[in-house]
Amino acid sequence: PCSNPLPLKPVFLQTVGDADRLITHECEHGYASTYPATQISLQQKQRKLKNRKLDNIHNRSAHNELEKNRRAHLRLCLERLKSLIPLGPDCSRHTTLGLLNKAKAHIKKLEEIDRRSQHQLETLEREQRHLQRQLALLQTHGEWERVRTDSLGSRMDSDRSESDREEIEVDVESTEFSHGEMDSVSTSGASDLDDHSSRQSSASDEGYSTCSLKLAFSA
DNA sequence: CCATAGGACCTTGCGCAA
DNA sequence: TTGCGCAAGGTCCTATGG
Repeated sequence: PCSNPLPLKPVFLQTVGDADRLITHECEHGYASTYPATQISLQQKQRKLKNRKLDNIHNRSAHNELEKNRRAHLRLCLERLKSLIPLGPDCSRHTTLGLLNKAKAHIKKLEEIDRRSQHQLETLEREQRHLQRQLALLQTHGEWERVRTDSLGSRMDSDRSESDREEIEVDVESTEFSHGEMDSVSTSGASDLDDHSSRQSSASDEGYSTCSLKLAFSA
């Protein structure tokens, strides 16, 4: 993005070969011969410097290797992520950013499905409790037989084997999502970059809103 | 075919936590 | 002090438009 005119990449020790050349060059100067008294300390300093440079080179290559591993791990994680989310028909080439956006949209979609399922479960449990209360009430008042006769009519004789197991059909659509919940689904899509995936996601949720359940209980 | 844009990859310095 | 992760800057590669 921003191009810096200055060479920010250090010209010092660009490669291991450069470092070697630099080190051997530094060891070739002849200052020590003119100052015998300081020769030992100078040699020690040079050795220290050389060791430090070698150490630096070693650390750098080790650090490069670690960084390479880190990037490989990052790639692996992205591949795993790619296998976990639906990518649609154009799955040949994906950028990291696009993949992350798709993952975000997919997570939101799953959260929405989970939320709806929880709500649906609560509604059905409420309905079940209500019906069980009604049943108990009818049984205690001795009206069970009369009501059953009224509701089943002549059909009772044909499927007598199922008479002790009633199936009540509950229209979920009429009881669910009546408070503008469907609107929130459509707005929970992905970013502007991958909005087509969000459209695809909301379309696949159709089965949840139109299903009707059969609530079974024993009489 | 070439210029360019955009994404991936590499190297390296820096900051932070243990 | 040291190890580690992150980010910046540079390079390489590929797709795309003129």
